[in-house]
Amino acid sequence: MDMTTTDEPVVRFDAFAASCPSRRLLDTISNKWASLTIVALGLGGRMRYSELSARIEGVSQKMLTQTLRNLERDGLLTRTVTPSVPVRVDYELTPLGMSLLEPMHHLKEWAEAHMPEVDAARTAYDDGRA
Amino acid sequence: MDMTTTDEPVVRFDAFAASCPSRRLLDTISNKWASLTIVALGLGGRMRYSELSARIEGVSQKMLTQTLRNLERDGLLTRTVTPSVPVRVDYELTPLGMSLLEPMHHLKEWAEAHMPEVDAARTAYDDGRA
DNA sequence: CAGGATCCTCTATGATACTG
DNA sequence: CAGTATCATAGAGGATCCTG
Repeated sequence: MDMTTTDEPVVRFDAFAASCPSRRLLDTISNKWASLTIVALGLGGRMRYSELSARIEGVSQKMLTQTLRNLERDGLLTRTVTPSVPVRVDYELTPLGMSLLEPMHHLKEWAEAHMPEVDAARTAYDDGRA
Repeated sequence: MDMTTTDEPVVRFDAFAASCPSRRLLDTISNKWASLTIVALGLGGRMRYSELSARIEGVSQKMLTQTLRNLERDGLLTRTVTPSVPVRVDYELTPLGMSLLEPMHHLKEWAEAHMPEVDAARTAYDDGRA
């Protein structure tokens, strides 16, 4: 058997390395707007721009649009324009985007589930130096 | 049975809500420095400041210190000072921090594993409007 | 070694106004 | 409806110098 003929990727990515492309990718998916958008689409399926805007409270037009464009460019979601009047635009996760849903959802749920513990830790920490 | 006497938390957290505390928490844990720090400590166990600095390439003193302080305040890691000369400081994940390790690790691995697909998607996207 | 304190520079993000 | 374009600003984050 020739061990050199496997179709394993030759290049290894490592986000710990500053110049590794995966570092930048980790950075772009590691922010609240991206994660909330992914989770919203993961739970809601195909959604309109206005639906996303309503679901993700407090997101500005600019940030939502920018986030959607970035995720679309990275192949995580599709953008479908229906040329009606007024125009209708739908967003939906791609299989690639779906593969990111679970980790993202866990992150969001972690924040929600452990909020009390974190709050207690903060109080204890702040008390220690008050 | 009295349904009102369960010790279920009364308050529900929802990061989709702009004013929910979990939204801010999600934001603080959703950034590359926090995630890389958590994963580094998760894989490396107890680590010194200088070890973390070396492991997380490209992080500045300021960002590393700031990240460590925030994570310590949130109860995700402990900071242990050994008053030797020179001083030695070790960081280690708490059980709470450990509970965040898996989601974080998944996120980092996702970025590393899907980098080629994302790259292909970007090229396709950019070609479409070149 | 492990930071604290400063200064300075971008970038991220919000607010506002306009459009097909 | 679903944006684009512009302006303005807080804050992220780097560089540098200093210290117990």
